[in-house]
Amino acid sequence: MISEKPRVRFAPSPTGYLHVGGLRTALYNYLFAKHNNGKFILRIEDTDRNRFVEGAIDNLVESLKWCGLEYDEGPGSSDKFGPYLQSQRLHYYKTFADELIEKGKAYYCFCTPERLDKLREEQQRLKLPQAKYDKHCLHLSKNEIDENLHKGLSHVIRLNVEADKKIIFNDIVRGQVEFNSNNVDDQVLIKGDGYPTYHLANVVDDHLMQITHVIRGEEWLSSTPKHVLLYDFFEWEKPIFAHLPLLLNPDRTKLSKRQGDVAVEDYRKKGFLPDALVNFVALLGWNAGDDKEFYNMDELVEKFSLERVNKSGAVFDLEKLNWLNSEHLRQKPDLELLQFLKKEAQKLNINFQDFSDDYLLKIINVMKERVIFINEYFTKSKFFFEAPNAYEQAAIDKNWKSETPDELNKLCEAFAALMDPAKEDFEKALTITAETLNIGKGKLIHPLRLAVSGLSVGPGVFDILFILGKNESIKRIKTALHKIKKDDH
RNA sequence: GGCGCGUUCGUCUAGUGGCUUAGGACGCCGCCCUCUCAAGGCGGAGACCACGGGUUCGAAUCCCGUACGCGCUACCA
Repeated sequence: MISEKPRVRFAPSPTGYLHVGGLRTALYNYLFAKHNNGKFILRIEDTDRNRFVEGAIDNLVESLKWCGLEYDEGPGSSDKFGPYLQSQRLHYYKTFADELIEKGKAYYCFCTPERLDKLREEQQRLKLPQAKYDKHCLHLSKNEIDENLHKGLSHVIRLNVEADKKIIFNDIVRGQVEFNSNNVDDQVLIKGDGYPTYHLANVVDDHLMQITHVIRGEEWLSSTPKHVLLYDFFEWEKPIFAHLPLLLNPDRTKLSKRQGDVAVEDYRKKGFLPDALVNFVALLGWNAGDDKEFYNMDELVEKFSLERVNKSGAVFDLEKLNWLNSEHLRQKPDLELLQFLKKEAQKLNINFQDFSDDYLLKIINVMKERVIFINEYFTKSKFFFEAPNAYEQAAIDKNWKSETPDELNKLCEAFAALMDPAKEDFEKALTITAETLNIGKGKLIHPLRLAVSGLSVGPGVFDILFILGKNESIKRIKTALHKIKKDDH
């Protein structure tokens, strides 16, 4: 029987980066494991030597870690179930393939790629419903096989699939799925180079590593009959299967590089929080059955269940990711944002020495509700870090009247008289000035905003004034008075 | 072509036979708040539940068929 504590694995091939679809698969495995007090295992399926990518594993592990998915067993962990790289487990696959040959459930095949190509062509020409290997080498005599082996002929080992058998298995997401063995090819189990194919390796390792639940992408559903056959031939207990729906491009094709970013590191570079990415990806194919959409990892672990995974593919929609990012950003304590801000400044090569934590914290306080990404603290409120050197033309046209300079000068006088002003003091001074001049406050506020920030949008002006301080504010107003007069016309 | 899987607002989804004139979220539009922009509050447009047949007193929900989409069809995973 399946033990109470599940053991699940995320088994990517190391292609060089973590695909967001892979992240979703990894996440569901992780959530399922943690929800049930089980183990989350990372196994590297590196049995294709042609696809070897230097540093791919480190990159994969790094991306998983960034997302908060730490594995219990995997590369680098010394556990009795290791090693966790399939390229280091070759002896297992060979041993078990031999066992299958002895049982008559697999056989040597010496067919050349040329013959296989020709066979396939022929089958296509005849419009045969299913292109399959013709079991040519199954009928080799023991002597012929030994002779070929002695001669060192290149060979593979194939699965011996019996005709006219129903292959039925249960899938948590899809229910009962049924195949006819006539549609299952005599799959290569061990390749010419001695490496196993995915099909053999994944079954052997899942068994050896005592994997209880195979949670993987829907693209594997069609080859699951081969795996079921292998479990049966070995007389091993089958794991429980759960095939996840695919992640799609906006045009509903399988999510691909061509139509946008697919690597987790791309989203990291763009400034997304791991919390937001994880939250977003979790909701692509799963929900708890209620209206909740904002989750942190702990809540996901608590609520997740495979039974509530959807069947149909989900489009990866950036709009919602953006929204979640702003929500998660807003959720962060100010002190944490301060650290993010400093890190971002380093990345953008902005000199931060002149700005105290206290100053930055004030900026965070007023900008928090206005940013989706950390870097927007700089792109949207650059004026906190340097005086504006240009002023929005549309705002000049709209709010900078001929009487404005005189009015702003009066305002400067009022500001200059203030002693260590708080936000409210600036506001009071402005109100009084407006009353004295007998004009509406807006006549002062809009040009003022433009003068101190160069922009027509942003936090409240009095917040800006307070953060900038009296002297800097007055200096900027004077500069604007000078520049806008000159630049005008 | 064969086999398999899927199909509820533009997108993510709720819905497991009567509670549904199909609910929420993102996005979009409008109003309120307001010094601007956000945030927030309120409201709106937006889904003949792919289509066609059944079953049932009653179906988005069960069954069958069709269409469309996607996946697999390698000595790739």
